[in-house]
Amino acid sequence: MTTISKRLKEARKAAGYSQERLGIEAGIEPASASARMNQYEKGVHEPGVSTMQQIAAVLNLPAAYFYCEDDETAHLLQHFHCLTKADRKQVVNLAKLLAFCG
Amino acid sequence: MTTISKRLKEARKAAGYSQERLGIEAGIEPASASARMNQYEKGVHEPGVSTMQQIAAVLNLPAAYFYCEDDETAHLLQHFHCLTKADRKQVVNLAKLLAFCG
DNA sequence: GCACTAAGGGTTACTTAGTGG
DNA sequence: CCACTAAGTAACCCTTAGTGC
Repeated sequence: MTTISKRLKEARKAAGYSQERLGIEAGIEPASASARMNQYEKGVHEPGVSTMQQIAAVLNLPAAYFYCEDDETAHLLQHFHCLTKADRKQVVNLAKLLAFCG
Repeated sequence: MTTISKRLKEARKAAGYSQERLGIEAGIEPASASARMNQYEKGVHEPGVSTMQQIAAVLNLPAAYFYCEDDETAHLLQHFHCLTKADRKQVVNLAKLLAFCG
């Protein structure tokens, strides 16, 4: 439904978590973790940024990943997140080199 | 204060908008555009994702840019947003090549 | 154990009205 | 015109309680 729903579902399943379990690992009150995570994943409610950051940390992804509307940008962030400092610079430099509007 | 505050202030000033003007261009009710945009930029309130997307569109940035915690990732998205399809693939491929955890 | 939902209370954002540079 | 704020209302999220697979 929403961008967040889509990314959350993909990333959660890839990591092998249930909705409830992911919520608990992210520090959500166990009693409401299942409901909240389901609401996020179904697009009923939108998590605040700090909640999104906690979820992202558990899944080893940058929080910005969940706000990427197109898949290509999402994948870029996913990979970029794992790189060493030196490798990151290489990627940024290439993007800078190719860019013409910033 | 917050990540959103920081990115918003930077991007708005770079584009030469006032807080109110940016809000109006983004489709916020003119009567409350000044207060809302100021609250976002001072970290008093956090905009919803759809508002953030509208602001991002005016500033020619991806919405995910405003959720990047580190500057390097933010800059990457800023440049990446302007690239052609072919150039984007080059950048993604480099990131994939260097990645070892995804 | 898993995904999912309705409903109400509590928290937050949005609006209004206004200050001062 | 600009940045910014307090206070009240409106809107939303979070919690509870529960269903069904």
